[in-house]
Amino acid sequence: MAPTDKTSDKPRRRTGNPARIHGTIAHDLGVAIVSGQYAPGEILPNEINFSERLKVSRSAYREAVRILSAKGLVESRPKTGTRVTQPQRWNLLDPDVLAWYFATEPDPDLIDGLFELRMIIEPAAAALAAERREPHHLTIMRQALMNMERHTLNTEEGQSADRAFHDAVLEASGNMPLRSLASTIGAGVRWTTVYKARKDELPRDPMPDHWRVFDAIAAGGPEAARSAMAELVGAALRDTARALRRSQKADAGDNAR
Amino acid sequence: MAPTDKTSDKPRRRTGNPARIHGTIAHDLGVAIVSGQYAPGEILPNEINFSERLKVSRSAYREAVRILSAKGLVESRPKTGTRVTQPQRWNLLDPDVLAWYFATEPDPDLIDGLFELRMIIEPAAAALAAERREPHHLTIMRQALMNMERHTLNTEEGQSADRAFHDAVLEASGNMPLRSLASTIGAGVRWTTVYKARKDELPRDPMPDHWRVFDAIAAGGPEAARSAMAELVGAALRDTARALRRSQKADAGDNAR
DNA sequence: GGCGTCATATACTCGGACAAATGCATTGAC
DNA sequence: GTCAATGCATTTGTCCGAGTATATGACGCC
Repeated sequence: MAPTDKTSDKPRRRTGNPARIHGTIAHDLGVAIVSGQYAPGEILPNEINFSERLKVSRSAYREAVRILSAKGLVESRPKTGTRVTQPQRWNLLDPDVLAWYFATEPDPDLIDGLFELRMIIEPAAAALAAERREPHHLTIMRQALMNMERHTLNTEEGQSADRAFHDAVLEASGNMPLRSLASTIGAGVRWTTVYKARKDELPRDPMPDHWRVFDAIAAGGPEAARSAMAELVGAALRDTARALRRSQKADAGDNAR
Repeated sequence: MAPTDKTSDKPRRRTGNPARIHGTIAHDLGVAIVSGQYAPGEILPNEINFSERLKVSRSAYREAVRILSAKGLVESRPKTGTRVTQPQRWNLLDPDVLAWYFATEPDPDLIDGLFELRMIIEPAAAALAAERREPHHLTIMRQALMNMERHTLNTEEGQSADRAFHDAVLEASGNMPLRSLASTIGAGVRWTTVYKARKDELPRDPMPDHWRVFDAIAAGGPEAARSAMAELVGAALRDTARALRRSQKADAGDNAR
């Protein structure tokens, strides 16, 4: 809560853009809302006061609110003000909203939910991919797995290669709504590794599972692809659940943090 | 393309609010983009010209662009302008984006994709719901099915009861990301009935299938719920596919429209 | 030919003014 | 005393105009 002016590493678009004010305000407010600092139903201070307090113009603040409103986090009406909506109405599948959730330590329920979703989506997507994949999909998948193998999941490159592989499977499924879930699944994949990393050792070499999925998709076997992917995600789930229990136990010990 | 000033039945929020300018502009531009009137990669006219042409202030126009940008449809940068992004980056699961798709006759691929998604999601959600549903979930489902029975799918009330039932199943799954898919599934459900209605007769009484799903969830049988829901969605899929083929054949005949 | 500098077009930010809507209290009718 | 109509105050919505920051492409220099 220091009067920080350092933009720090907040939000910059993919292309290394400098952060715009409306974007940073939307980011900060978004994080504050999903982390519960503003309770659902609560009404934000009015535009004039709040924008002054945030040291930005009313226009910039309003654009930030438009962004939050577009993602379902708030709702504004004349006279009433801008109210935080109920969490059911939040656009959880929105990449930004999900990122805001993960900006602070996310709710374990959300982690569980994401894994459950992955267990539902990814095997089915792999089956579809086995039927519809084009040669270039296989090229991308193979490249991703090779990068993953070379850099390992301990590196940023390896983790992003992991996400690239899962993205490619969804892409190869040839289903538009499934492709839109890529960022959601990607967030799940990312946090799998994060949680795994909290354990001292990586409990299991992830590569064989991945190659099995790839082989099944390449061979055009939907059912083999489905079960291989189910195996892969299931293993990740078990590892993560173990790490999650452990870190919760640790938290119980030192609440100091 | 007439100089229409009649706001018609465009966008009003759930609560019967009067449409705000930034909302209508976002709606109109959003529809224009997803329907391909502005091609991906294309750059919109600059703020000053475009807002003048649309007869709105720059501020209102900018807020509209913020909304579109929040949903991934456009990306703006100084000097370059505001560019329509590639469809893969669009937030297809966003309720508004989906609604904008359906504002005009949507791409059959999208319809297919939504059904495929439903076939993946809903049986799994029904299975989870059978394990986790609380009494009040069952109350809501029963109420929805009774309304559906009373009003039939030929009425607005009946259709909304249908959506309410599917929503309740997702809600009862106790999985946050799944609940967020409610609007997506709901759009699929809605269009099922629309397409069905294009055929002269309703080909099959939907109620028995629905009650079977309900009974399985109420009895707490995950596998029974899964297969009952798969049956229900599968039947809807077959009916819709038939209607779709028929209407495509009709289109081939009269391209006049 | 490659690299740095500069001009320019564009979105971004700001401040201020007025309009419109809406919830609430006050008033009035019955 | 209850209820409806009405006026008021508060807040968001809309508009305008000016100045800033930034990215891109062109130009000139080495």
